[in-house]
Order: sequence, then C-alpha cells, then structure tokens
Amino acid sequence: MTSSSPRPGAQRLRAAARDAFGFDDLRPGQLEAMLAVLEGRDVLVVMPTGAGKSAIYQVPSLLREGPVVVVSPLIALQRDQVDAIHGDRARGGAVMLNSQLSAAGWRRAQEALRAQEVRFAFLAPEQLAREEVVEELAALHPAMVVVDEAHCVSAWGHDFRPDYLRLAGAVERLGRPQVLALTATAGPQVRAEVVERLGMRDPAVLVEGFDRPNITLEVRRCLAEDDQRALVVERAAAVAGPVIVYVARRRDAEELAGELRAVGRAADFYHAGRSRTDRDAVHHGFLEGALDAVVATNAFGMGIDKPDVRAVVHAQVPDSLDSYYQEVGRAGRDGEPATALLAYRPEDLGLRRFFAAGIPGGDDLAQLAGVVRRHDEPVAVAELKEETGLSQTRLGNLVNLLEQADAIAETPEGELVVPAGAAPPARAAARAVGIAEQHHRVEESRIEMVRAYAETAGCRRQFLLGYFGEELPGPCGSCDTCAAGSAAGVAGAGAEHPFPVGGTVQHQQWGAGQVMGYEADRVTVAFAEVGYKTLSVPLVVEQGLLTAA
DNA sequence: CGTAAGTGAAATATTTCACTTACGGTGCGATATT
Repeated sequence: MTSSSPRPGAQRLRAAARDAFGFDDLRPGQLEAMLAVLEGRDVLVVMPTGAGKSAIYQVPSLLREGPVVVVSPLIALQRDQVDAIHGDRARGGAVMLNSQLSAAGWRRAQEALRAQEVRFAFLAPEQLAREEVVEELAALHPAMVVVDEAHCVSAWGHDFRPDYLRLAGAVERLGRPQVLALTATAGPQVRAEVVERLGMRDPAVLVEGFDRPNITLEVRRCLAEDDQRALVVERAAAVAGPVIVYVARRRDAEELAGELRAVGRAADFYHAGRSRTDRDAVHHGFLEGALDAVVATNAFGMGIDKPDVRAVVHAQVPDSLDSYYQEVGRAGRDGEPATALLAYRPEDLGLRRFFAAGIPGGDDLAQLAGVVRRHDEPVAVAELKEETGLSQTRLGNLVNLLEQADAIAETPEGELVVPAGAAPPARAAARAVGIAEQHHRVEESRIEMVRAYAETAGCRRQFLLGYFGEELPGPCGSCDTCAAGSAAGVAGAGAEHPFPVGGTVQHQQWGAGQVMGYEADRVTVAFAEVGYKTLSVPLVVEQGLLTAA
C-alpha cells in the first residue's frame, strides 16, 4: 500500500509512524483503522495478534491533544506495553495505574499525566470501578478510551470480572470520549456484544481476515480417556519444535507435562494455581527456548507471542470456537507450517457446561434490589459491599443483572438508584434471572458449536471461518476432513443458499440473527438472544422459518 | 455434566456393586506475612 490515500491524514499518520516508531509503512488495515480513529469515530478493530494493534491508538494519539486511557485485562500485558513507550517522549510516554503502585507512585503517575509528560494511562477495568480514579481521569479530559482485548467484555464480564460490563458507565463519567476496542478474536456474536456493552456509537468495525492457511486443522475422536491422553502425549512428543498443549484442568497440566518430560521433551506446566515466580519462569523459558513444550490451562495465553510454535494440541475441548481459534492462532506465527490438533471426547463438553452454569438465585437478586430501594439517596457499590457482605465479584454480577433488568440504574456519578417506575424487587429479580438464563443459553450454544466443529464431516477451515462470518469458497484441502475426502462430499451436497452468509435474518421465535454459514443442507444462524442454531435448509425454505431482515 | 474417591452393604471373609460426595477456569484488588 504505497499509493496515496484520498483521505486526509494518511500522510501525517505515515510520517508519525515512521518518525516515532520507525515503521516503514502501515498495513492497509492499520491505516484504515487509524484514519477512523483520527476522524474521531468509535472504532472496533478485529485483527490478528502481531498485526500491530497497539499502533492503531498510539500513532493517531501523537497527532492530537489529550491523554488516552487504555483498559487492559492483565497487569503483565500493561507492563509490556508501558515498557515499550514508557520514557519515550516521542511515543507519548505511559504510566500504569494499579494496586501494586505505592502511594508515592500513584502521585508521580498522576502528576506526569496532569503535566502532560505522558499521554497514556494503562489500567484494569476494576480501577474504573473506583470513583476517585474516574474523577482524577475525568479531570484530565481524556481524548479516547482504548479497550484492549475487548473480547474479555463478553467472555469475562458476565461472571468472572463483572467490572468489564460496567465500562460503558465509566466511559460516560470520563466525559464520553471516543472509544476504540481492539481484539484478535471475535466472531460476529462477540463483536455485537462488545459494541453494545461498551456503548459504542455508530462504530467503524474493521475486521481483518481470520484465515491462517499455514495451520493444518485436525480433530481426532477419542473413546476412552486413556486413549485420548496417550494420543495427546504421542502427538505432542512428535512435534518438531515448540508446542503448546491446552488442557481443561490444572491436574491434567501437571500430569501431562510429567509424561512429556518422561519421553524427553523439555516440558513444564502452567496454570493460575502456580506461584508468580513459577509462571514467569515457564513463560520466559518457553519464549526463550529453554522449554519446548508447555501444558497449560487457558491461563496461558495473552501475551504469548512466539513466532515458531509448531503445534497447538487441545487435550480437551475449549469453551468456544472463539477461544479455540485464539489458542490455535498461537501456532505458526512465522508463517511456516504448523498443526492444530483437537483430541475430542464428547464427555469433555460436560465440564464446559459446568463452567458455564452459574445462574444467580432470585432471592439474592430480590434482596439486593430491596437494599438499593431502601436507600433514599443514590448509593455507591462500595457501600453496598459493606452492607451486604457480598464479594466484589458476586455483587458486581448481581448489580449488572439488575441494571440490565432496569431494576436499578447508574447516576452520572456512578452511584446506584432505583429508577422511577421500576418493578418491585421480586418481579425485577425474576426478570434478572431471565436475562441470566438467556446468557446461559447463548453460552451453551457456543459450546454446541464446538461440538459441531469437532463432529463435522465438512471442511474444518470452512467451518471455523464461517463461525467468524468469513466465507471460504471451497474446502481448504489441508485439514483432516479434506484429506479424508469427506469435506468434498459435504461441499457438493445441497448447494441451496437462500440467504447470504453474513446477512441478517428473522425467526418468528428466536428473533434476529446472522447467517454464519452453510454445510450440506443445513444453515447455522447466530441469534442475538438464543445463540447459535442449526436449521435444515429445505425445512427453512418450505416452511418459511426465516425471513430476510 | 462427568469422573474419582469414599461409604456401606451384600455375598462371602476379600471382592463386587450401588450409592454418595467432592471437584473442576480465567484476575483484579486488598490484606497479611516475610
């Protein structure tokens, strides 16, 4: 992309990228995103890791006034980013704001921001739940809020880190600057949720291609757990080069790492139960080559940017194809051939369903709604925590659900009130439970899509790309079903496509949805309210089950 | 939801089956201890 763009700003962006960062040129996707940022629009960027996502906010920020708040899920990730631009005035400079900072450290960071010595403030979403932090930042009149790893809004906000769902309110209290969301993995369902939850306004949505043709896709069906384990060890041991093995339980990580060591691999395990020191040692050992195999839970992921990983082996199914493709995408970043193997046993889906369960009790919700109602004045979440004795996470989840059920609302100051005309606590709680159940159904449908991927006779790559809303015209020729010949049969069958892939359709009962793709005589649709559904195309046509919307 | 480990009774003195119980992922922040 060397031709001059007709849009204003392209030359200035290129010059800034060259002068401050030493980039010879910007990739088309990067430039497109930066232009949208420069125009002041809300922007959602879905782009593979290593494609230069950070530059998308860092370069345009140099051409404008005002500090930039960067929300990032892991303090370790923030540290990497901050280290890269920290004392570098040409790149804007950056500070982190988190609980590991001393009081003096906070003051220094604050002063540096106030004096405009640094432009970027990195923090976790939990910090934006603190009123004093929001007040401080709001006083600086930030020009933009960047949400990095934005898929966490959808993946973590509902149960694990509820403050992710409360970011939209925080952005409002920061004076509602422009919002930029960045992620490497997000199918249309996740993209839609990110836009909604962050309260993005008429966003420019830029999606880069998902296909990673150098990664061979393979699924092996296993009957007994012993065979599954043996397959994983055998295949991981045989990989010529670094390999990551993903497991569902911490215990499996330790045991499989032991088995791999026994057959001569330099293997170690990684999960959130290990000490900070051990985790760092494994992380660095893998990046630097002292280890050539890591067996890990999904804790091992973000921030692992190693070019020469030759295989990613899943010893059990992940919780979604979003997770799967993100984990698989850590293989073959150098463009050289790599493999992705899933050792599939349907029983393993049960564990994923268990993790997805957690619907709060109506009693707790009603009780909390009652507590807020009894306050005549708006009440802060922190105060509710004192009063109810609930944990931060639990309380956050309940509050989020009640907000979605319109049983409570957030004031401009970030405090909670019962809005006029709200339903009484019992009815509000019932509605909140309904919302949680709806979310649960969507989660279950995401798990079912993992099953469908593992059990398809069609081309794996077509299936995966279809899940992300991308249409591959024919079977890829390099996955196991293509090699076995079954993919060609599926691709040949039932060529009827009554609705375009990516198009919006309407179902009488399930509401609006997006067509994900066709396989044989079936079509998969992602419905906003009920998740993924697979329907028979002849039936759809015959009975008019779907209408174009 | 599925699995492993534990409990207890039945059919036979150690094994077998039937049933119960516990467990399982991701990180922020705050707090206590070196």
